[in-house]
Amino acid sequence: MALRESGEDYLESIYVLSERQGIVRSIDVAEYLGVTKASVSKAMATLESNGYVEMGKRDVHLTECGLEVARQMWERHCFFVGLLEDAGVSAEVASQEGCHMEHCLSEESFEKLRAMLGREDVAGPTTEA
Amino acid sequence: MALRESGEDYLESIYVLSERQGIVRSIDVAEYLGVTKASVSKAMATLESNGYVEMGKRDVHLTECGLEVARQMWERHCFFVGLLEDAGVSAEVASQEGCHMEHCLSEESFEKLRAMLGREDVAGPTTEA
DNA sequence: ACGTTTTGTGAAACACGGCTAACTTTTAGA
DNA sequence: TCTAAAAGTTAGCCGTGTTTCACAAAACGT
Repeated sequence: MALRESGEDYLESIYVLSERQGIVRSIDVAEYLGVTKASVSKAMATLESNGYVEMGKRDVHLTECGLEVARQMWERHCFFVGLLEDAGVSAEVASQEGCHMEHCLSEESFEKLRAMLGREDVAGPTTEA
Repeated sequence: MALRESGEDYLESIYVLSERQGIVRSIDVAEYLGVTKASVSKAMATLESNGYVEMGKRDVHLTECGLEVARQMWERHCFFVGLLEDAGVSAEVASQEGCHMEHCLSEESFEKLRAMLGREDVAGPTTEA
């Protein structure tokens, strides 16, 4: 409910980092996203109160609900980044811009677009920078 | 400079409305975008001070600079809406979601994407709802 | 020409999402 | 173990872009 673009970004980064390193701390998220730890702290409080994450003593992890959103965002991220790279956009720019495109579509529209463009599924989060 | 997503939306709507009806007033923009006239008033003040629009007694029009941005946004809008419609998304949803996608890409990336997907140019603003 | 309706503006408030700064708590090294 | 560094939190601020409400100014019908 009421999940904004920035909230989706936080969930996605927790997902990617947890695949990459297991335990995820706020500071990892802050570094990954390039925001301050204060921003992460604030965002985590909101996400927790909405049931997307749970905070341990010194780690954060996704709830089932948060994981679902995060996976979906990551899937879209890979899709758009791959699409842009195939179009000739540099990996760095594609990643930056794909980050925004991934929040624009409903689930239904995204599936239709993917079906039409017929791209193969890409590998998991550990393959990305 | 420093044109945000909302600023681009305002410029685009002025462009579309001017093609459709000639003279554009603040209230037309407000209705088109679904915001209050106070919001339009504020936004127009900013856009005018940045040289994107000029305000007459009771109308708004784009400067050359504003027109360039607006045309570019409209072009992208049509591109993404067409893409989504071809994928099977309803016209209404495609229009809503295309509205967001059009702000995600740099000029360069957009051109590359368009070249790869090889879509034909679409008609002008008067063909849209 | 007058009054009503429509349109535009200004002030104050809010939500959001970021920041810094100061503080607390935890971790970890010597 | 004790102290210093790292991590997390809290409070307060800022910029953006909305809103509502009150008001001003223009347009229009009769």
